[in-house]
Amino acid sequence: MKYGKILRLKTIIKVGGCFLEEKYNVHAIEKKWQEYWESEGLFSVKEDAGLPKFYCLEMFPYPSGNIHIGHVRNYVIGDVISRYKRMRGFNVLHPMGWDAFGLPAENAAIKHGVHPSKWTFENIKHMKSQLKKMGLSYDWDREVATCDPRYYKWNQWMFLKMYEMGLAYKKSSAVNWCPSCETVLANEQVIDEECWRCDSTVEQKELEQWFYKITEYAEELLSDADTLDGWPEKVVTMQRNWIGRSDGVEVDFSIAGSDKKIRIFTTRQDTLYGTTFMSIAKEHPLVGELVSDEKILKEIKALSDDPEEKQGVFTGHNAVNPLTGKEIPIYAANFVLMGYGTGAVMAVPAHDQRDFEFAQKYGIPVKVVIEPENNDDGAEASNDTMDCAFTDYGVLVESEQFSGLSSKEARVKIADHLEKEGIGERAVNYKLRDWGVSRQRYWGTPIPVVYCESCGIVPLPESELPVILPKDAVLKGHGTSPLAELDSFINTKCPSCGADAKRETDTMDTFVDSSWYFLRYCSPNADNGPIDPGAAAYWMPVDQYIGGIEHAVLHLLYSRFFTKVVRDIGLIKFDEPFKRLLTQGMVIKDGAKMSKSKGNVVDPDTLINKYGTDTVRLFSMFAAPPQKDLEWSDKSVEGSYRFLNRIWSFVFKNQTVLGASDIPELRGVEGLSGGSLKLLRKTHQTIKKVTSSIERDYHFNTAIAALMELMNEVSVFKVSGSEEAAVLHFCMKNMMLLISPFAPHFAEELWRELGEEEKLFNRAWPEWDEEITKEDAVELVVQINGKVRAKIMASAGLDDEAIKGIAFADAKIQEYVKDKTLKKVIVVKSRLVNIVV
RNA sequence: GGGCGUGUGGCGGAAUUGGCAGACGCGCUAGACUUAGGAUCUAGUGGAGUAAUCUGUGGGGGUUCAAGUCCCUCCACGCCCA
Repeated sequence: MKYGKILRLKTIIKVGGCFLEEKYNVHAIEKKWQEYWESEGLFSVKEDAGLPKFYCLEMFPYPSGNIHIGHVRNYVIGDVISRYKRMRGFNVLHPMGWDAFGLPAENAAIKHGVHPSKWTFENIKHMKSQLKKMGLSYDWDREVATCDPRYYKWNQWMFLKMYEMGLAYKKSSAVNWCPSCETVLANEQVIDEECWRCDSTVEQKELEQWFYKITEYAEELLSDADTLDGWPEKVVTMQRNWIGRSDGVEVDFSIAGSDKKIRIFTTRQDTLYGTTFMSIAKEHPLVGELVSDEKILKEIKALSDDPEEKQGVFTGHNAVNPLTGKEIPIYAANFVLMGYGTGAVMAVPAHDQRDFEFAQKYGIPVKVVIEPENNDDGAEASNDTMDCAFTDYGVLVESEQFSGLSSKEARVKIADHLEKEGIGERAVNYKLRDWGVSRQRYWGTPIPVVYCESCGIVPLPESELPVILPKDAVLKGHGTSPLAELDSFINTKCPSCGADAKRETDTMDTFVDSSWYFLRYCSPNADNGPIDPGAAAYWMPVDQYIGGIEHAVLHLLYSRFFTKVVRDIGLIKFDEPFKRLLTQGMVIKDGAKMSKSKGNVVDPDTLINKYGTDTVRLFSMFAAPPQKDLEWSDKSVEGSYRFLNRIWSFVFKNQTVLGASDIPELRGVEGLSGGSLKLLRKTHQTIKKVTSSIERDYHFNTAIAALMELMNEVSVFKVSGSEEAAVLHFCMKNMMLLISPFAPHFAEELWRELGEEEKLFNRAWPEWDEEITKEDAVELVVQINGKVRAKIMASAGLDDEAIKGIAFADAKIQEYVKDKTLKKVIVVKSRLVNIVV
């Protein structure tokens, strides 16, 4: 598509005080309306108790430097929804900001010697200009950047509150450590156990870390997941699985020849009688207490970290099964995690695959205590015949008084028994771990505590916030955290006793920043606290949140957690931040995810320069419904461009008719000619179709298809008098209103050409007249034995008998039914007759 | 291995509750206008067949007057969790 080749005399005709050019001059139009919207401040909103509110939010971007096509799709979806909701009379909050802390800025600093702050703010500036070129209706007055001290001050403030509440604590834990970069990596920066930056194998290292106690909210996060009915079921399921509640029992096993006990957690208490050994984590405190043999200790220490390869060492001690009194060996095993449950498990090789493999390897007996429910042949599985564990529920055998019970019943009865005998108790465990928020990095929120020799860990008083991230840190990409080498930052006074003290040099995980930014948008300049409760009460919760599914657990779970914490601090009263969630699909090119290495990247700037943003917006919404992956096609983009051009040239050609000042008012349908009635009907049908497509889960693709259908009808419409002019004018005005969320500049421009003085922006969404949408003739499908044999035009609203009469009167149908016995006739009202012979 | 999801023309995708499969767009074919066409307009376009007609929504089976849609089963691909 090269329009440089189009050599035509540019025609300009003066109509009603406006100049309409023959050519759809995209860039001039888009620039003009963007400047107009901005100068009028049309996207700035205030709380207004008299209006229903709608908070539409897209996940804010990391300012990497350039908007990519995935962003485009995300933001256009949000913008279409926002513009639509405005037209529906809502007071729409539609903000944008920057997830501005993070490692890439530090990498840029190391590589190019530019300060992370400079790099970040330059990227923001550029990306903001890209977003503005897209005509997105953001209230830029509410823009936030998380690396701004006015923002991250409140990260620190919340840290202090959470510390007070016992929700922030410090403990030693294993972290991902890249030996080459000499730095800690976040879980998400470890890809297949390798460092994302240098591909070195990541090691585990024990470090003191700050944690947020998300597990305190595990049960609420789980039970409130049931209330998220505006979320995709898939995401809710992923969160439930991530939280991973399991109900079971904790049981004490005593240790033979000792008064010590081992407490285990199991969800399969129905298999207790099949326990033939015990596995404990190698870090379990009992390892040190029980084992004195240096050789065994050494072997235990040498156990592989890779849980795929089952390894274990016999501790030399036996435990006693509390139900049978039998002794079983205790192993230290590499696949038992200290962090989950009690760090010790009863091992039932017959009914757990890991235990089975372990037992095979070390020659431990297998005892079957559960059999499949329909085990008719009575074949008894045993160590010899089993080649894998039977892990399903079944019927208990060899389990004393519990034999014969189903697993389900036995889980209850055995739990009761354990509690009655005082051997154990019911317990709940979660897979969810506390959130490690410490990062040994520079470009993040400083953690507001100091370490004092006499007072220990001292949280800073609120008055000392924010702890500003010093500008002069040296970034070299290895060694300790940059802040840890900066004496001017580290050395301070203890706020409690005034003595010399040292600052915490870790910064916060950037997921902390994004866990509450949606609250900040409600009152971006609040300086008494992170949010203004009144503003939050008005705007929150977010009515529609839009983003990628890759955040299904991390960001979306953290945000739910933070919302509950902020509620418990007392600033807000609701429990959940996001009422509805839309997870948009990926943008695909040539069947694969876009990536630089594949060379299939589509650059939004290039596209916008070529076709304008309205075409790009329209295509992104037309190519697929938002929830599904979108296959990018340069050819199809041209199709969208062509569509806009068709409308444009139609309006141009008919401007004397459409822009005339004496167009009569359209009054009812009475006396309209056939063609006029047809177009009027199609217009009402289109309003209905576009509206219901948007309302039905944002199916923008079918909404746009309906507009194309309408345009197809318009292009064959002939104007011969004032009646047609009135209908056409009505039709085109509605076309502009309906297309305006998708192609706002285009719609606004042509709106003026239809003789409208006032801007289209914020105009009421059109309504349809149900009566006019109804066709007066319908195509009746006649089937014989389910096969279509005739199609007959019939008037609408006939009763079943009349329809049958029409069907049987058809010559072709008579041909089919003669000499046959009629078995049945089914009539679907005004649509179809099926004759069974 | 477990869980969830998706399979419809050459391609992207339509098809409220089971009721004409393929809307709309891309591409393709032919024609018109043209010095030209990678612009625009018109017509056609699931497959087979001159046609009547037959056939067709990943494969197989089932329920039903009627199945892309419901049930069973198998296959392929995708995502998440091990």
